[in-house]
Amino acid sequence: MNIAEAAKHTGLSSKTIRYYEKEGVIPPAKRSANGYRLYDIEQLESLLFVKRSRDLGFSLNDSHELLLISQDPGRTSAAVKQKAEQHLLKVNSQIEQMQKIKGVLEGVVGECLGDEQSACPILDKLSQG
Amino acid sequence: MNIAEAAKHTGLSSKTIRYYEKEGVIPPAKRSANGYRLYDIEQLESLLFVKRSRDLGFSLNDSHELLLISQDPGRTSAAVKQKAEQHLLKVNSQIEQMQKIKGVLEGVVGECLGDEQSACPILDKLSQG
DNA sequence: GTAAAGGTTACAGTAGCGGTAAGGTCAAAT
DNA sequence: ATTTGACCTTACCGCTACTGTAACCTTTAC
Repeated sequence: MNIAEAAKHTGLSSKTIRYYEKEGVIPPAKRSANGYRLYDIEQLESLLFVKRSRDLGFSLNDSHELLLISQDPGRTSAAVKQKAEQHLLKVNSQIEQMQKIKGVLEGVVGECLGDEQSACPILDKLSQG
Repeated sequence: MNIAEAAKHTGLSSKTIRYYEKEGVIPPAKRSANGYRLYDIEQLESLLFVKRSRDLGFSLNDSHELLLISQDPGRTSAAVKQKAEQHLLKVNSQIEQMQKIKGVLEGVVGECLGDEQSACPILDKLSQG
């Protein structure tokens, strides 16, 4: 199958698939006589693996490493778990950070009248900390 | 005061301050005879304003616009509130997204033994959706 | 024959800086 | 007086994970 069909099956864009190949995340696709990239089920599954990993917020580099690990018969689940836990820590700290921001924003938005006057608690917050 | 001192007072780096100036977020600083940038209280407050805005997750562009609005005597709090609410929506959807990811990660990490075996629910999730 | 819809490469742009290079300046120590 | 170290300057590359665009080739349908 050509790249567009692979894109449909994976939910990635053709450009993204080419990018992954260029970056070495997936091995270079075979080419047909006219130079078009060709994909089979195996390649599709690698692409899907990477997409699911990206959808879980793993970096492209981590996704690549996870793909390699998944293809290594001598792998250990410890190696995978470590990466996942590390990522989870990052996710948790990001959520905390965003929730702090959310709290502040809700506070000032709630106080702001949003009318034609110039007085504004939001700007006050930004001006005075 | 020189840029390093302005950096200390604002918590920004010198590079970041130069970058803000180059991007037009803040007006060009005055220069002393030797070409060094000079900052006074007024500039410091603009820098602090932008920093607080960035710390609340506003984009640099939004931060710039908010700074301009804050300096406009004819502003309305409605204009500010609209931007803040829009940003809050984005923050909320990001939190939701991260929490979904967190849930999935916690699930698979909890199931993963993390031992020397190759069996791994995390990789299963990535391989099979 | 031609036009649409695919494919190819390569380069630029995005956001928000940090790192580094190559050089000028200033204050203090020698 | 000089040297050292800590400043300052500009300019450019790198980072992440793509998307957009240009210029061009191939296949397919009419």
